[in-house]
Amino acid sequence: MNNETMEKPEMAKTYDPNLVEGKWYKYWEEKGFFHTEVDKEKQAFSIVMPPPNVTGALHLGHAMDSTIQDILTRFKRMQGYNTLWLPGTDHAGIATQAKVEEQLVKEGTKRVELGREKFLERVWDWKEQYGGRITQQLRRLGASCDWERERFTMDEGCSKSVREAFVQLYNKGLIYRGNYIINWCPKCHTTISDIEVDHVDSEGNLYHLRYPVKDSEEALVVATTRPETMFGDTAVAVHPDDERYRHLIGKTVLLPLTEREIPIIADDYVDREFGTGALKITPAHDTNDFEIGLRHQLPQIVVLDKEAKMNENAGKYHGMDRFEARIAIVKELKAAGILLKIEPHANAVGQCYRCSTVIEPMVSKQWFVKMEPLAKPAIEVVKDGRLEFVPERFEKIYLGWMENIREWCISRQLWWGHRIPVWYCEDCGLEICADNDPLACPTCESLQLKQDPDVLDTWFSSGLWPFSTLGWPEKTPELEQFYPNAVLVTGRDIIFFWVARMIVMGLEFKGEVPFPKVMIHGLVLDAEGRKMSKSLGNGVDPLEVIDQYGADTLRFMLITGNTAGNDLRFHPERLEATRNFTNKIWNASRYVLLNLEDYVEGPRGKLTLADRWVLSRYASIVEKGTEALEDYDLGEGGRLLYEFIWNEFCDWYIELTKPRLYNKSNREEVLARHTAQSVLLEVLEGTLRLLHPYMPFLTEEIWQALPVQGDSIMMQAWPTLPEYEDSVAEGNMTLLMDAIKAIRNIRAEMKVSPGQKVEILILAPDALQRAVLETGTADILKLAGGASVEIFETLAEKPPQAASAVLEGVEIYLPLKGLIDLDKEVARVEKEILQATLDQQSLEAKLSNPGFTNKAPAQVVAKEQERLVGIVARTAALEERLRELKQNL
RNA sequence: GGGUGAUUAGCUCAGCUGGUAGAGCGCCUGCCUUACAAGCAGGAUGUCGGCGGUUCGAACCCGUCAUCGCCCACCA
Repeated sequence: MNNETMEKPEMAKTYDPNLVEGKWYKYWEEKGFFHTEVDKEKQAFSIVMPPPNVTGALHLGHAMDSTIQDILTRFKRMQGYNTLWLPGTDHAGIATQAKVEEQLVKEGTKRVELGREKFLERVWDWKEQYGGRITQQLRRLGASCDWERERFTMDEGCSKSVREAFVQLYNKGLIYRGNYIINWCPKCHTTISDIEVDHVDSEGNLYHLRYPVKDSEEALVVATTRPETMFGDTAVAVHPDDERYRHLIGKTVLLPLTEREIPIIADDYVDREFGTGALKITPAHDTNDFEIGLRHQLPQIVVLDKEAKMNENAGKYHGMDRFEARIAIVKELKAAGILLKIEPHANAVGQCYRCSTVIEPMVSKQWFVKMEPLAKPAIEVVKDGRLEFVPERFEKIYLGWMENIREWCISRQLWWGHRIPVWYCEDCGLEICADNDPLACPTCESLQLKQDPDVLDTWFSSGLWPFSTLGWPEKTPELEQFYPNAVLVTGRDIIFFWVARMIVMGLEFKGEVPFPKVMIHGLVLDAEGRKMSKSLGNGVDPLEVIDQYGADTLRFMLITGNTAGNDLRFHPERLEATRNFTNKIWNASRYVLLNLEDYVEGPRGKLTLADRWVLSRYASIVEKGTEALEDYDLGEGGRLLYEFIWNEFCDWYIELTKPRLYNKSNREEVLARHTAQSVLLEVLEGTLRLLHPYMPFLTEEIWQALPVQGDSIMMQAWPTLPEYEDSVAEGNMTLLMDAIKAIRNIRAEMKVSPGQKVEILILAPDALQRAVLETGTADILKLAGGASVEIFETLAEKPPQAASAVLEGVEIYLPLKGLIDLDKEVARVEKEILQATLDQQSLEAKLSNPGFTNKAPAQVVAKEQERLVGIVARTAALEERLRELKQNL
């Protein structure tokens, strides 16, 4: 799509993203711009996308995450790196299985009725049908990922990686199976890992129960929040040094309701201050009790089933839900005089992260990863700087978790996921873990092998993502070039779930960090600062935002709204402000294009002050804008461009080109016009390139209309620093702008109507300043509404009936005979004198302080002295002016 | 209980190594000036959460307290 073939309709006055975004995305994708082949000649820059759940729909969190990655990717691509942004989706075990199960229920059937195989077919069908939704949505956002390399955590390659990883860890003894206490979700019917449990503060009760000591009149009173678990009690523990109970240690109590006899044991764990100082021990249903039980070899009695209903060990409560059972048991204990007291008690109850069901700690045979040895190197790489977090503070969070790492329970009682590659021989009981499905038992040659029914935690496969997607365990060229990835970008909520595991796995299997940088961003919250959630109904659909404002606006708003790592509150008003910015760019470009119709390339004439100034400013934006992106400071980069484009390029430079562009009567003027065109084009084109990573669609649309060569702005080189830095031009331009602003200010305050032209007298004793103002006369006329501008070195007699402004070294007079309200002018000057005097006083105080002059850097002192000179002169001029005014009153 | 982030204009937020407090929205005044009224020009508005400290100098560094938020934590 070049300029010849593209129709050039009249550019509309307002930018309409809906007309352009789809067109360009399709063009980019069809042209293969997102795709990368391995190229050893080029330096690589790779990012793997945090795979969203296949079940998911794009939310603002994804939008922010993807925008950041897209900005970095587009930036590096333009810089000439061999850039890969690899997309994909996650099979999301529980979520996806639940989704399909819901569907089955609607059809009047159930998972178990279908059977494992049929059910999995259904899930795959579902995945094929709906799994592409989120990747389509990412396209709307402008994500420039390499769709040809899109992966899925359960595709063939990833599954192979998972299997390989499992076998290797198994063979090293880092994966093992055992009976431990795990978190059971009675609704999802699976275990979940410790970090998948949310602790929610809740108001419960502390029940004081009297356990009679056997063969004694005494009783031990225990305090518990969960009386229903008493059927699983296998001891009562007291602190070994507790004088109250020391004599009872070694005796037994008779457990109420069952009359089972259980020992009184001593354990340091018991807090004498808490409750009664006596703790009932239920090893099968409490994490701490489990540990204590192991220390004292206590039996474990499971009293709840998979539904969290009381089981056969709970006597007559068998079959009752745990919470109902609690009420019933409390009632019975109360009646029996065993319940002595109920105290309100706040504690944190564990809930399933997915369904918010209260978790049941339960002893169960599960698969675990032994984390401690794996965590060690993962701690080292962060400590020695081989892996850095941006912002840095997240290192502490990561390290805190890694240093207190616990075993990772990886088996899930689901069907959708990577099946655990372990078989059990039904004849000799051998456990076989293998790369390839075993056909016979290697020991007894039995053919009766049964595979472990469980699947792996979804995060196990996610942990391999930085290299499983590149072909591991095969030694592919992709793996060679794109591992380690350049950077990982993700939300702060999955540092433990995902980032930590990738670091561990990367080091274990590749011997190298998966990425040297981890960029962590915050969450997108609603306007009140709450998490967006389905239950609150406060979610905002990014696609609706895109429909209404365009993807560029959404992207820009998301990355300029806050600082790195912090959460972002979503305020629709900010979308409008950003949309206005896109429109501003659109119209500035319209202006340039309208004035470029007859443009032909050719050497420029003499640059004006404004030209030199805008080029110098542009150079500074190239430098700072590049630096901001290199530093991952995207918000800063965006803000810089906003300010440059709006406040400098549009407000000043474009205005200053108008006289030149609208005049072309003689040869000199034609050249001046050409020069302005050329500068406008260069600055606009370069700025568009700088802006492209942030606003890919808008910049492409405009760029394609410019008289430039190339297929797409996204494939253009990133601007290199031009040699336009010109501090003289910047200083001079500042003087000119200050003069214009001062005149505008007087006009506004004196209520001179905008259409009315005024005479302007300028007193500028300094030759350099005078020269600047003289060359800028036309600009002053144009931008300050002057009828005439006269510039004097000296002014014997100052205009009597005039409003004035005093700059440093320059005085400006507007003789507004008849228009001017002298009282008002006096007031105005007095106000300025007051401000100037205050400034002067504070500066004088500062400069007469020997502490300051002796200790502050000479540069700072000199600067302040210079300022003082300026202010003193200005104050004097203002006072002089005031005297004159008063004479005329 | 331990971390950690926030506290700056009416609102939402910038303010990078300490050196004259900024933007957007909103508000006030005036403008349909041939890129843009989603705009232009001008204006008002801040004991930078409190208190101490370091420093010639603090929104910024240190301490402490307060409020809000988040994360972590085996006191039943």
